[in-house]
Amino acid sequence: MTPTRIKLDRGRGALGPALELVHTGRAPTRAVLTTELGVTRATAGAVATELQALGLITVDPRPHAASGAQGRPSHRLDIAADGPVVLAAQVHADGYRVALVGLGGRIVATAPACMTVDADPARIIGDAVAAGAELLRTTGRRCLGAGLAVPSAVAEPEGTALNPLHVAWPAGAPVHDIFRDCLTEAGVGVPGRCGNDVNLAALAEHRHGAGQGSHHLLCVATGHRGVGGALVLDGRLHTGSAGLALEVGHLIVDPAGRACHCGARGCLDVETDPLALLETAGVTPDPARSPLDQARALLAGDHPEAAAVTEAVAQLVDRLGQGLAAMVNVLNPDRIILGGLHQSLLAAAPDRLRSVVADRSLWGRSGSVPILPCSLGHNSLVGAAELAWQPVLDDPATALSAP
Amino acid sequence: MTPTRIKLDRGRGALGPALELVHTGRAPTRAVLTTELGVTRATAGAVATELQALGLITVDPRPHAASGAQGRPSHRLDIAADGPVVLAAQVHADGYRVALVGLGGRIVATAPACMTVDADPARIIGDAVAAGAELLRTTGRRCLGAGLAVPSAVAEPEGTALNPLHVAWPAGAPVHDIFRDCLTEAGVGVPGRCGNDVNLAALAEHRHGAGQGSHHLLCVATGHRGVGGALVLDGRLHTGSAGLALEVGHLIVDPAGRACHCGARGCLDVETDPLALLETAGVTPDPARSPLDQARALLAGDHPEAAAVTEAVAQLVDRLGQGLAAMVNVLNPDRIILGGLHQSLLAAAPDRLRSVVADRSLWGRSGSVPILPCSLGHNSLVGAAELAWQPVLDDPATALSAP
DNA sequence: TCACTTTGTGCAGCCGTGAAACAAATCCGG
DNA sequence: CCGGATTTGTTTCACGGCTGCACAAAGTGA
Repeated sequence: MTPTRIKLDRGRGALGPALELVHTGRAPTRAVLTTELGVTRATAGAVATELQALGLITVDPRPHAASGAQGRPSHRLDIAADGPVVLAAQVHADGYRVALVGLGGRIVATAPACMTVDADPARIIGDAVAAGAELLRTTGRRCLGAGLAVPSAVAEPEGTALNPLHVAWPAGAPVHDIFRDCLTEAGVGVPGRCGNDVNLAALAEHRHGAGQGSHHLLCVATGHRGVGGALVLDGRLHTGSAGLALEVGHLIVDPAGRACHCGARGCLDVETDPLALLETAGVTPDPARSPLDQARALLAGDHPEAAAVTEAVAQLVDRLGQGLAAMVNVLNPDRIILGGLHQSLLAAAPDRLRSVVADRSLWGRSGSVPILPCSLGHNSLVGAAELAWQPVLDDPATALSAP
Repeated sequence: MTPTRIKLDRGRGALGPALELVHTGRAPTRAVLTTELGVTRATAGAVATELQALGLITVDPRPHAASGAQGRPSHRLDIAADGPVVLAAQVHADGYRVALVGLGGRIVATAPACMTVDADPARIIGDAVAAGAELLRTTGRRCLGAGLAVPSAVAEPEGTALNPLHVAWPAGAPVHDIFRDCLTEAGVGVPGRCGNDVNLAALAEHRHGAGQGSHHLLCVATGHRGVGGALVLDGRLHTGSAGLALEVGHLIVDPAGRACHCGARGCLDVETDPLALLETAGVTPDPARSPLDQARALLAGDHPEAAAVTEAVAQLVDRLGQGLAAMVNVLNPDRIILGGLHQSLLAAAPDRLRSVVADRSLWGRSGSVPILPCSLGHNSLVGAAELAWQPVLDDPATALSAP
């Protein structure tokens, strides 16, 4: 009995970083893989061969376009079109959304978005997972993991959803356990992980969107109600010691502002959300429509009193700028990405917002941080997929051999 | 010509982590080194031998006290008493302070603290370095690096001191270059690095003081004027993308508060510094004495109107708690350490401070973060030494062979 | 067509670690 | 006092992951 094990020893340690480079689109060829990883061509070649053997990427021997450079053209590395996927789900106030997502953040298949409001987290998560399992059956793709985005802070390491303002859930819902149980029940035998939607959106934007290349990315977004923040440090989500970091909704941005349920006055949360825009512009909210939609309609010019809207926008932008400046002073990010209504406010008055942030932050230099809008559709969903991909990116060989 | 190189190959990769464990006092014996590093006894033994060969540690073959446990007693690992040192300097409003610091944060030699105020950063840093060079001459110790703590944010990567409020320097002083030039001039042929004093104090507390074991350590301190903050993430100082993070002095903690030079009202900076305490207690500051000393005298009971002092303390504690709560919501630390006047305020009204932070932070859980006083003397100085030790901790072999 | 440049691959070898066997030092129970 | 039991330190061997080098391959440009 010979102890002959197959010797695929070349480039196992660099496998994870290499896959991450391909995943984030920073390694189109073996040549750049060599320089980006800081290894020799031999190792990079072995890594590419290994990733190919695992079915994660394909190598296209045709020249990588006409690069115009001298020398032998490099082969293109592509994400395998029929490679494995992960199950990504997002739960929000109006229902849920499910998709299968491949490497590179590519949405491979989507179930029709479901619109319901359910006070029972187990039921809505169960429905979402069932829809995802159905997608897996019809497409026949191999599934390596599952991720869930919820509109609430998720406490680590217990995985309970704290203060889910935007859904009718009880506080402290054990979403992580529920998600895992639903996966088991639906016959999807993969581990599941949960995260806050804004956190996951930031992660997605960092890897595939407007945050690419940033080392200290701050992301702030308003959804239907409430403000969420996220910080991506050197490619990793910073969730604090217990998953509760970047709860920026209660920074005080207007000493004389509205009363907030937290007890203070003028919190970012109540000063820069859709309802605040409607109120300030003198519009009575229509309870039948989502405040975010109504606010966006206002910004799109759908209002007789344009002057009132302009003034309201100016006020919200000032408040938002004040809050962003506080975060800039504390976190010193190199880029800020805004989502939800904040993204619309940025579009409506970009110069004003940037100058407020610059004036209010301590050092001119850190105040000149670029402020950009989100660039991905469904970024929370893609972020949930990132959560599921993470174990594979950390150690592709074992993640693919395990099940 | 035989290519016989000496084969001291065992345990080179784990050398840095091992030294860090010894440095922070977490590896008293080879046995715990084995478990802490997660390597085999063979590797741990080789690492210890290598560190000994480098002259950084000594092995005491006598039993490590009477541990009471069964089995063969482990040998003690000690930091070499005559090992190399680094030059640490601290510049503050009243002058400078210099010391030679060994591994483990042990101050090996100190020059008498110098009390001068000089508007020229080159002169005072030059004096400090010269005093340090003299210490090196008299003690004859080998010097591996130099660190400087300044009372101002230090922009990375240029190394300029921004807004040095507490010394009479011009803004934008290139402290890093000045420090390097002074070292060269004084004949100390080692690289020098600069950092903010509160940042470095936090680093020192994390490695040798009240912050040991923390993964998300927040440190806030008031010196003579102004508030500084620092964050130590997983043992590494988080200075943001440009070295300007944790500039927490201008968080708004009292909407109706004092006007601040930054343009806003009620900034943490002006609401919780020594002058604020004196003013609130109705004491006219004596320009001949430092405000911090006067404030501390007040807290020590040196005042006829005790009730006024108690009330002033309560007010400052409330403001401080508000500011800390904002930081807790943004950063979610697992421990908070207070220095300077804030440390004294904590001592004067610990329960009140803790309850304000808990009430004001969003989730009760993150609000229950422990708040502790600094536990090291001269923590900025020791922190400056940590800065100088860092290259050695990262790669002991090359750091010691280079010069 | 012949340099020249850049990319991919095969081969030897080294460096750092783990596994296992062995030796050493102490406690414990007789 | 002596022989396990237990834990620690050392020695030896093997092996995985990488580098360095030589060479082949595939383009560009005079």
